Amino acid sequence: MPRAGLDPAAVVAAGAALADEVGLAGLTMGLLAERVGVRTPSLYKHVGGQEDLNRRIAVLALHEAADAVGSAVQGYAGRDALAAAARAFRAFVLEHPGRYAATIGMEPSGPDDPLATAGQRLLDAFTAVLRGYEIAESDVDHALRMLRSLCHGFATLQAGNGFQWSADIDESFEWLIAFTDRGLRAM
Amino acid sequence: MPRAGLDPAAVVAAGAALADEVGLAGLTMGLLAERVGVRTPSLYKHVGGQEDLNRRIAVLALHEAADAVGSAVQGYAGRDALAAAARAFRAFVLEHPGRYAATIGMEPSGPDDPLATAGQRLLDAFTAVLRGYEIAESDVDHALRMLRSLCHGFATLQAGNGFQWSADIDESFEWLIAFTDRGLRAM
DNA sequence: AAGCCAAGTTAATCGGATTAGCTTTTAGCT
DNA sequence: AGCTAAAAGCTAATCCGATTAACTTGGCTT
Repeated sequence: MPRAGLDPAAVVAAGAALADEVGLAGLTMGLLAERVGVRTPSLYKHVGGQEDLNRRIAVLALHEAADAVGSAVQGYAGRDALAAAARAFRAFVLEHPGRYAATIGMEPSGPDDPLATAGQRLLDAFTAVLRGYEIAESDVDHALRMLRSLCHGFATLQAGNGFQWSADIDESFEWLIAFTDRGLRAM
Repeated sequence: MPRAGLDPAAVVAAGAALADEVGLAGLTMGLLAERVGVRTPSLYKHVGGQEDLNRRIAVLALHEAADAVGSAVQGYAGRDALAAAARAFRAFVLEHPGRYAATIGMEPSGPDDPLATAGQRLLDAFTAVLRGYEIAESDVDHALRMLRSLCHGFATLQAGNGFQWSADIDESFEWLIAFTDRGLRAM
């Protein structure tokens, strides 16, 4: 009986990939075990259970999203940076709906929770975008929350097929970027 | 043994209330049965199962949200209407996080699906807000999607404790309304 | 070569959803 | 008032997925 050579990272990565394929709700321990070539109970040697698995997938997703947004923004400022960040974020959510869904409603247990660290990295990436605008110190937090709400809302609505009408979705997203840019520049 | 006098509407209403209390994920058939004073299998006389129950809760939630936003907007226009609609929507989501969560990622099966009708009513309520601004016909759809994304994003992030920092959340929301109003008026 | 630990395995257990089949209430009809 | 059939309940049984217990073995250390 050959060893599968698993470790927590491999299990989490496979779980995230599977969640993207079948949806977070469809991610079962049995399906994941089959995917990594092992019997179901063996997964418990690497992760604590379904809740722990979801948490780890969320951490992975937040780090990946932060990387994607962070590197998309490199070398840009102002509107270009805003557009690059927003597009990168939306692209990430649409390509990885399952793992992104794992991040929703997940609360860090404390400041040293890896989840908090990962979430902070994503926030930092968006904060960098705002530095390209003339925003009063007291407005930065509000603007950050707006950016996050817009990106999160748009991406999750689209991922869940929440937009039912005819107009082109990409066009709406670009419109939304332009709208936000105008507003931020007018401050 | 006395009849409980249930019907589908009563079961769905109780399910929605329970979802608000324990979270959508915590809503089990057993818990709901206990709540309405009946054994678990009896619920199946009124709803088709858990998926059907979730769908019906979603329809209820969308109608209630549309009612809330629609009546909040009555008699207002422009910025006042925008503020009233946004506040009503957010209040609804925060007071009824469970039933609102049921609406996420739920796709209507066709144009005559009650879910489509209910969703359209909510959209119509937001569309009414936009009529108070001078927006080109070609921009209305985009603006509507932005409004929906903003409200949905902000409310769900807050409901899921997605905002971790210090700044006051109500203040951020008012800031966001002002920002959007300025942008819409500048079109 | 002995021995230990991590990674696997099989066999149970447990809880929640759902189905089957039976009983009883109750609305509608005569 | 009495008949009857559908609706609304119930108990018992099944199924499936998560999790735990207890055993086995591969692979490295000493």
